[in-house]
Amino acid sequence: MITPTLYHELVDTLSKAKAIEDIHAVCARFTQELGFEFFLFGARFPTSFVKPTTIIVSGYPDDWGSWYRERKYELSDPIVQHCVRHITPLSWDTGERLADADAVAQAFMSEARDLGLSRGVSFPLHGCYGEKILFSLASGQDTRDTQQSIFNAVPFTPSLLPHIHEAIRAILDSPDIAAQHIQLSAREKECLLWSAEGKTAWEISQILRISERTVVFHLNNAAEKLGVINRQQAVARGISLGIITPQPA
Amino acid sequence: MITPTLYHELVDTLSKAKAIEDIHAVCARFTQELGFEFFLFGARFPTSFVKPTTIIVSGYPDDWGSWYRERKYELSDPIVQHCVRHITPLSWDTGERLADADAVAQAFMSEARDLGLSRGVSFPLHGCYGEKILFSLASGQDTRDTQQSIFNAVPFTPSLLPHIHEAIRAILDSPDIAAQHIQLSAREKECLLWSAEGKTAWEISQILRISERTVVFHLNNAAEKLGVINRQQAVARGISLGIITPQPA
DNA sequence: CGCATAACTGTCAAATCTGACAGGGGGCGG
DNA sequence: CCGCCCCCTGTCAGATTTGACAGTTATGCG
Repeated sequence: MITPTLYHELVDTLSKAKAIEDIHAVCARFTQELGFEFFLFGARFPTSFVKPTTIIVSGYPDDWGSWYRERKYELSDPIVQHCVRHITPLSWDTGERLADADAVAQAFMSEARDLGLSRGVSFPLHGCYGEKILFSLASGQDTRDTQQSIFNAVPFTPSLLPHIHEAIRAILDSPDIAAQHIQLSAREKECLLWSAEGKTAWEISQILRISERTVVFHLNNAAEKLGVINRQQAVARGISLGIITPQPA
Repeated sequence: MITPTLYHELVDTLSKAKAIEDIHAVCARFTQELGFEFFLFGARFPTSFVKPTTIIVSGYPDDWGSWYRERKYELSDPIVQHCVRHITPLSWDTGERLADADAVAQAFMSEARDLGLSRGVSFPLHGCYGEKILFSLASGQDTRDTQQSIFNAVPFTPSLLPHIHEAIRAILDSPDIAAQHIQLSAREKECLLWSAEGKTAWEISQILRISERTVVFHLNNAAEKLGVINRQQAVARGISLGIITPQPA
């Protein structure tokens, strides 16, 4: 079982982790304490909308990774679909029919069963800057014990996820760490913000009481700093990186 | 103390909540079980970057709300600042100097102390569509008991937040519930996605092997459905609403 | 089959953005 | 004082977007 003391111990270990292996070890320990056999941690950074960066720390069966990649299941995996769109955990059973699952998703589940995954629970987490994080705990057996494990794991697991994610970010010089080095000036942010609101350069110039030319200038500088080539992309990147955040009213 | 059983009971109550008062009651119960005096739940929906929607469920001292609004502390509150930018909990003490806090933040903390908030812990949560959620637990006394309460609350609280948020969304016909009714066609999404990548209409036409005119057509339709007036805003709205999500590679 | 809808295509003019030219004023640290 | 950065401004040409005109083709549904 997990106690608050053990929890804080794990968090502490995570904060000192120097390599992915250390994180793997903490996850494995946590998984075992809760009575599961397998775990899987996945994070996706929106470096680009078309080509995001994905990081996996796997405690799933060995065959799993190659099977998953081979079949391109990242496109149809119903668990990933849920975790990208929701904030609540999903408890699953590869033997049962999933609600609103299509044929591919159904095939996915039954193949997962063949690989040794029977029952589990998956937790989504969303980073401030659009990072999508997924942590799954699973077992091969579908016994009353497994159900009890899920019951016990649900109230505990979400609190560990942010720390795993932070630990990984600290180790890999991850995309949005690099992004945080991007510093836009106050004016640049302001112009970008209003641009995201659909204002034209001329309108922004009226709002900020500067010339239209200056607005264009700031937006160009912002785009250059963000490494993008036009306003749409600047807005997209700005939002993804958390540079544009909803302002307190 | 909180047990898995009580936790699931609270989640169940939340899922059936019909009014904000029901949610308030669950939060109050949770707060009390953990040995705190006060709680505060806040959520901000990025309906617009300039004018987001904010929802507060307060179990803080009565004076707190008017004091906070009067002083416009939503702009400088260091706890909010932390929760908007991080995913890990923040344990705070209004008597101690906060790390990297400016003068306004410092004043804020000492005034909070005068209102009866001494020590507490705040949990951030980020929704899939850029919602920013904050849940604080606090006490007026700064005793060893309070520290123990924080110690015990940290591993449990994050798992409750998504359910509070979902319950609130279910009650208020909240902004992004409405947003989910916005259905873009596959082509519209595709065009919007590439537009967010900085591609021009002509470039997208080459990628999708359709005419430039058609790309313009789809982007116009998307803009209309999203209720926006140009491409920048369409991209911004699309990302905020989760319509544009990083695609699996 | 008629009807609705999505996807698709075309042209034209006006508005807007982008990129490259060129420059002034103020603050801050070496 | 000089260099650096931020903020500000101007003009001009060419690329791109926006808005309004007018249509075809394919698909699913009653």
